[in-house]
Amino acid sequence: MNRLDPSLISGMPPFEGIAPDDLADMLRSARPSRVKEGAAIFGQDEPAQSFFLLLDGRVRVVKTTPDGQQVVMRYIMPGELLGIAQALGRSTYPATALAVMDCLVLVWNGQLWSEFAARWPSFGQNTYKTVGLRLQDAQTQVIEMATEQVERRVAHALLRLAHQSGRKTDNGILIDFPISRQDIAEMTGTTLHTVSRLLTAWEEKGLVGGGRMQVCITDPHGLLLLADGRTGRS
Amino acid sequence: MNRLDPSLISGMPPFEGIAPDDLADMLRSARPSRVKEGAAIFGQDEPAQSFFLLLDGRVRVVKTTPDGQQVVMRYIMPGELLGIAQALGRSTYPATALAVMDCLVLVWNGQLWSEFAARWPSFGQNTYKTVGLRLQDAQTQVIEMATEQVERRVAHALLRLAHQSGRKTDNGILIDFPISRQDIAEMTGTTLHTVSRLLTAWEEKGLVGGGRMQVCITDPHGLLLLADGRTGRS
DNA sequence: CGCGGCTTTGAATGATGTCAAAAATTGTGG
DNA sequence: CCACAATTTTTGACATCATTCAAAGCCGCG
Repeated sequence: MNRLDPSLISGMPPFEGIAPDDLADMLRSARPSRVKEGAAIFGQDEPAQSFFLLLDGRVRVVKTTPDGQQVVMRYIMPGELLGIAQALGRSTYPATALAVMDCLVLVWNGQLWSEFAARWPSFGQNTYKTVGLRLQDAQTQVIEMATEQVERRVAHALLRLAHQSGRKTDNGILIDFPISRQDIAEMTGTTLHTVSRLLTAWEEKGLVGGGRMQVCITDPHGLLLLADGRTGRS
Repeated sequence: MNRLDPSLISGMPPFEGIAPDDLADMLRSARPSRVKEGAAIFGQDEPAQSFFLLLDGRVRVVKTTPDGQQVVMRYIMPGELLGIAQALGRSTYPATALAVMDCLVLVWNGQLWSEFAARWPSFGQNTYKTVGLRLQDAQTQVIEMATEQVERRVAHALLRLAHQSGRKTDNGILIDFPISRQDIAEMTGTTLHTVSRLLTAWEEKGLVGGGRMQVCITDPHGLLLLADGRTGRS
């Protein structure tokens, strides 16, 4: 059997405060898995048989409405757990998880979750803390959708992405995974047309740059002013 | 000292699966408190010193944006915990809780939370389950805001309220606490004007009734059709 | 080189917000 | 019991942001 080294996951938030030997224990029941770009890690409403840790790549979590519209709930970065439906007492996945680029994940059998949480309390606590953070995120998103108009929502979304997954370049902060205008639209509850218009307008103002499936924020500060609405008035 | 009886809280979801003697223990550290209509139970960004159980009345949980706009996050019914910031590792309350009518609450010192959770595992599990439910709620709300237009959002909001707190009357299901068009607007990210127009239109169609600070759903099924968008097309 | 996904752009439409004012309801104090 | 004040609700006219519809351009890949 192919042993996985504790250093793989030590230092990742969910495993904070757990001894290397214990990490090795946890890894013994894990199975590594490669996921091709565009493939699904799990699908909405499927029975939640496993939970996952993203080791490398980027994952987009999407919900689809009964009438087929899609909403991007969040992007997952390496070091984050996903598919933790069991932790919240759910028996099915609430959303679909898609590999935005080739990914490497660890897979555990879902039944292990309660075992892990009982045996290593910090693991449970860490998870619940991130659940708390996700609740906060969702609430901020509700507030943005309720009070901000499209331009500011898109600006906020880009800044959040840059913060999560930005790579500094000569031209500014590059969002370092492929993302389309359609994706941004589905994050912000608008259409790809509106996003496209906004981005070209911002490009003329020198706020952003980009190209096909790519966005780069050239003036983060300027974009932040836009996002927070201190533009134009008084 | 004034003893509180375990029957006060037995049967309430957060205390499911806990023995009466233990309930009595928990109650010994609780302090009952009356809150007048319109008064705040706790305020956004205040240090989270206590957590609460609503015994009677209705509470509106509101977030205020930096520029003063308000968003109603949820209504709390008797039997629900509120102010559980500590459970999620927060040190301040994320929102303001307002008594919609005269309320009776139990108050515990916030530090007791971790003690309770350690001593009575079901209490912790119950709480996390409701946190999971609230995360789901928030996500559904995001999806609604992203994909539905105002009319359907308002319809959904009313149906949800009716489900949580509806009382059957001759004319239909009455939402049995005072609620203004403004409140409904803040739940759905629109303006009181639009809500007013919608309600009068619906009243003409015989879907709802009501009056000042009051809404009654006379045709729940019809409203559900509206909410789910099966109206007019094909 | 041609095809398929992505992106841009224009014009027209429509849903909602904004502004403004009047009407209805409830509570209060005399 | 009435009149007033305060709040809530209704309604109209108008402005506008964003979607929709339509079409063309662009880019990368096979």
